Amino acid sequence: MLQRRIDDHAPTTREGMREAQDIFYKHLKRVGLKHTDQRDIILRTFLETRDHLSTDELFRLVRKKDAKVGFTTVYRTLKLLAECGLASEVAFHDGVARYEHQFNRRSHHHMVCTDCGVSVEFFSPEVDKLEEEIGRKYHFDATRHTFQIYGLCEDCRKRGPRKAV
Amino acid sequence: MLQRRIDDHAPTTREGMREAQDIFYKHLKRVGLKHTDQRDIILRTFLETRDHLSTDELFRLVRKKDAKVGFTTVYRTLKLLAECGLASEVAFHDGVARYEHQFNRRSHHHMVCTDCGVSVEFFSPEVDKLEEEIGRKYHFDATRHTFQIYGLCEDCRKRGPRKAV
DNA sequence: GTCTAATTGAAAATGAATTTCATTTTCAAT
DNA sequence: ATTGAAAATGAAATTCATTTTCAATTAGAC
Repeated sequence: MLQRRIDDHAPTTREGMREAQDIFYKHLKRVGLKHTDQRDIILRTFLETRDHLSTDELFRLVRKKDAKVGFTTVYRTLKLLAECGLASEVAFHDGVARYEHQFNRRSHHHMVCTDCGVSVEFFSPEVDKLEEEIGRKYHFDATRHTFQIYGLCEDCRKRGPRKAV
Repeated sequence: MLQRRIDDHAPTTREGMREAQDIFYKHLKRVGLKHTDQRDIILRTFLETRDHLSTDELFRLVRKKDAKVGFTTVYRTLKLLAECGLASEVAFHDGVARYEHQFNRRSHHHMVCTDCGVSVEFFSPEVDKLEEEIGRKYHFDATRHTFQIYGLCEDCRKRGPRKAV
């Protein structure tokens, strides 16, 4: 599924890659886990793409590089990456969990086409401010939020409905 | 799971109930479906509660009134209610789809405690405005959005973590 | 190099959501 | 009231993403 991105997100540079690996390895050490080739390949593959990947999609990409890496390991590594802040889950409500990398990214949200699934990112500091304000108001220790807008993208609107309603 | 609500939402009155039934029946007629006792019971049960119900939770409530109604029928009726705007899905990312009734409700959003699951509603016209603005900017025909804030509620913060992290 | 604890990945399990299908019910036309 | 076609029902089966299990393998501290 196409994931168009109009954003500030440059492809991960060699230095960025190293920096991210460093964060990951430090996290592993901290929680008493080990450094493995599989985790390495998975992290690099994940950082190389700009897309919003499901576990299965990342697994397929990883497998192109090393056919011996299993789905379960990708699944578990994705959780680890989320733990140390390098990845975060984005829920587009299409039935699968998706992750995007969060390394050197500024806060953003998504607008998703309900017909073709394309997603575009947008920036809205107001929304971030709201999280903080509302949290304070209701005495919640607010840690995160989700905000997605759903609708028909221009192409799908012109083409007419593709999915049965 | 407790669903505290601090909102403008009065319990559905007898007249409201009739009005909602009217909307539902008109919708059924429009799409060539039939009026049945089960659908009646399910709609009434749904309107009687203020909670954010999963299909299974609604099924249990319905079963108290009529033990012969099946889970599948509740599941399907909930979809019908969503189709005609009487219900809408709310995703709290706890693994189950929840519905809340949307009859005579004004736009609102939810703040969810990640520890105990309590949810409180809040109102934020700014968010609704954003949907419209962003949609225009990116030439999307925006139809809906989701906005949830996650964090620790006051009680859970005081009590300390309950769930393993 | 040894040893222990962590890792791996195939397979199985889980569980919510959805579909199937034989039976029953609705409702419009008689 | 009767009929018959189309829709509804609900128990059971299926689907499918996610998560767990477990025996074999591997990392890395000593």
